[in-house]
Amino acid sequence: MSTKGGSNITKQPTINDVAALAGVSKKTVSRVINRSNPISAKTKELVTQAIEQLGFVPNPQARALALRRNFLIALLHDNPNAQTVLNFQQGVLDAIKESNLALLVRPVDRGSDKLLEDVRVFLEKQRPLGALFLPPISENNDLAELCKSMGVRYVRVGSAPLDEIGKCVYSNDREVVRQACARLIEIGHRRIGFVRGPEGFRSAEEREQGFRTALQNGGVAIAPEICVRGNYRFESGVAAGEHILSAEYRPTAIFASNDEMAAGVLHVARNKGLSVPEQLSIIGFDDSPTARHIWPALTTVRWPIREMGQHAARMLVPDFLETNDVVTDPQYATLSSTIVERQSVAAPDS
Amino acid sequence: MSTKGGSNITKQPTINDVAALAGVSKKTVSRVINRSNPISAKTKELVTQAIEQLGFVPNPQARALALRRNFLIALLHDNPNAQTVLNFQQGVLDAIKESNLALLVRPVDRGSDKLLEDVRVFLEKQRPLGALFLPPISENNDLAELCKSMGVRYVRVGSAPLDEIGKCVYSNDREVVRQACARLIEIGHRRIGFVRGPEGFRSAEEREQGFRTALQNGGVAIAPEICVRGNYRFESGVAAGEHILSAEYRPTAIFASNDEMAAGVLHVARNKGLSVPEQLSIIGFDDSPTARHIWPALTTVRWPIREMGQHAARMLVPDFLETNDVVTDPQYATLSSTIVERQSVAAPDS
DNA sequence: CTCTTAAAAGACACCGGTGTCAAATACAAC
DNA sequence: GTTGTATTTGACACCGGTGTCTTTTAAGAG
Repeated sequence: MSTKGGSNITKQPTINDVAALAGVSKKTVSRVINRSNPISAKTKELVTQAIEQLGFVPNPQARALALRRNFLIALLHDNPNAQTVLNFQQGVLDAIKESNLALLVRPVDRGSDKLLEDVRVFLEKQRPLGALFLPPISENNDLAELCKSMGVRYVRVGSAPLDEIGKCVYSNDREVVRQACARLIEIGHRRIGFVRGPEGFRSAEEREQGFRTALQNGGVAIAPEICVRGNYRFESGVAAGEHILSAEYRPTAIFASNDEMAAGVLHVARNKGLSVPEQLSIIGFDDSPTARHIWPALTTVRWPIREMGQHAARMLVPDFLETNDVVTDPQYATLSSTIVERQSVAAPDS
Repeated sequence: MSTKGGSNITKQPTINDVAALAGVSKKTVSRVINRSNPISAKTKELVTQAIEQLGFVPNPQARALALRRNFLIALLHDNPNAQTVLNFQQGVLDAIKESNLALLVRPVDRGSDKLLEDVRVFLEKQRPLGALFLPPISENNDLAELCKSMGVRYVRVGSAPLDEIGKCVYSNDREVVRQACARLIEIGHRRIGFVRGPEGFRSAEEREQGFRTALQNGGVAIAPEICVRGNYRFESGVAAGEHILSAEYRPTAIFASNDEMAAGVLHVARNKGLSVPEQLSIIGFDDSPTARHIWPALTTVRWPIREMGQHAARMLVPDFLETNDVVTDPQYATLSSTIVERQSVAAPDS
């Protein structure tokens, strides 16, 4: 109501204003803010009051300049799954909530031949304190080398330890997929189809290994004609479903490497009049919203992506976050995925 | 291979290095970078070469400090739909790609009673050039007032013109929902259920108005017992479906105010053995990935959210983006949603 | 060739913080 | 009250850019 008319740009108070009000030097104010040097109780009180009174907030740009370091964390991603990205963002923000840090988001195009150049320009322009890479670009070692050479710390998120260089947070995709498929065998499935993720994704490789291990351990043959490659998208799941479900010996269960493709397989099953899970069991991966929304609700693997975001942030900038962790600057962290049982899996018809 | 051992932090060249190499003053370099003053062709060439040679990139923090303004755009959101947020982000990034701007992301909690305070602290700390608000927090006038009083420009995204103050990008929810429901009537539906969004969301209100208008115009009675309120989440769609589909006179069609709730209704229909679309038509809103993934694929309304992101960014910082638009700093922009016809709608059984 | 005037380039302070090092103060011991 | 030492505080330069104003150089007129 009072702000009609001109653009009331209230100039923020600076450290000088605080110093003047408190009757001390600006350096003293700086010391109070940063708790860097011992300050007498009396002075501290004085300064604190002045800060309070003026509503002073340090200018992050000035700090960044003086310290030759800023307070931005960059999140670089080219992830097909929006929910994953957003959940990860949320995790990072959980971790940095109480700090001065802020999150810069940068989607990139993994297909572009200028990917490396794009990222370089971005990092040079923004000079973030650190960078976080989500799969699949996290698997790109050139990007890691780039960060290293530019002195930008980074943490990569993956489906297995990316052990070349630098820090990494990863999930145990292989093991959890092995468990999920072992469970299928346990309840009686003997012919199991597989929809793989695209070439060049470590996660696709890991999940396939989990599948293979389970079948081998369980003494179940791997039938190449019902193992198909997809690209993590719904349509490729449909294509895979068409292929697998028109095989001569139809499988009684299919593991799809992500939920979107599993939904595609389910569509095909439905169109072919197959009932799920009675005639066909389906397992997905991600626990995306889709998994709950389709019918029957999809048994899938929950990926602790938000927790991974928290972890990644803490690993990236432990010195800026007041964590209680006793963890001493680890290079790796594994977080365990879990199987979410819903209604798309049952014992095969005998 | 060469970077084994120490942390090779290559110090970035500064404007002084460029000036020294080119044999001019730093101010001249500054002029070349900013194309601000006339520069002789010779000098310009000299400086440009030096910049090239050193790979100089201006330090954004220093610029921010000197100009008393930084180059960050903040995106504030508390949107239940991850895909929406991410698509919008993508749109914003489309718009600012060629600029020096970067995107800061800040999820907030609309339920928190400290919302206003949280946003204030965030804005004071980061001092972004401008802020973008996604629904539902975009509908909060206090936040708009806050920005105004702090001199932070902002653009709000909504489902209808938010005409109180400031700039706004909005979609025509009411009209497109009216069209979708009119279509239901046109093909013969005379008893139509409605699942509303939660209280306090403008979008919920707009969509309801569209629904009501269509039914009134079509001479179809609005039956309160099959009009239910949900909260935009799947579970509330399930609850709404349970309620509506156990009504004495079952509707032949249901409009749900978003796809998640539509998916919930579909679940219930399926559990009750109703076939969709033969016995029940369902329309959703958002065109989220879920709409394609469920079976039958959902007829829904595509919301041009990425385009809205582009637009919002251009409206927020027209002076930083080289757009070809002849648009002279508009206060509003409407983008049209469109109906996506899939398989969840059919004429009612006679 | 000189004078006038416009264009180009530079000097210097400043943005708002922090690091370094010196000065001032407090406290303990004599 | 001195003196010596540890603790606080302040003065000043600096981070890497930009704004303002002055000086220098170039261009045009006579």
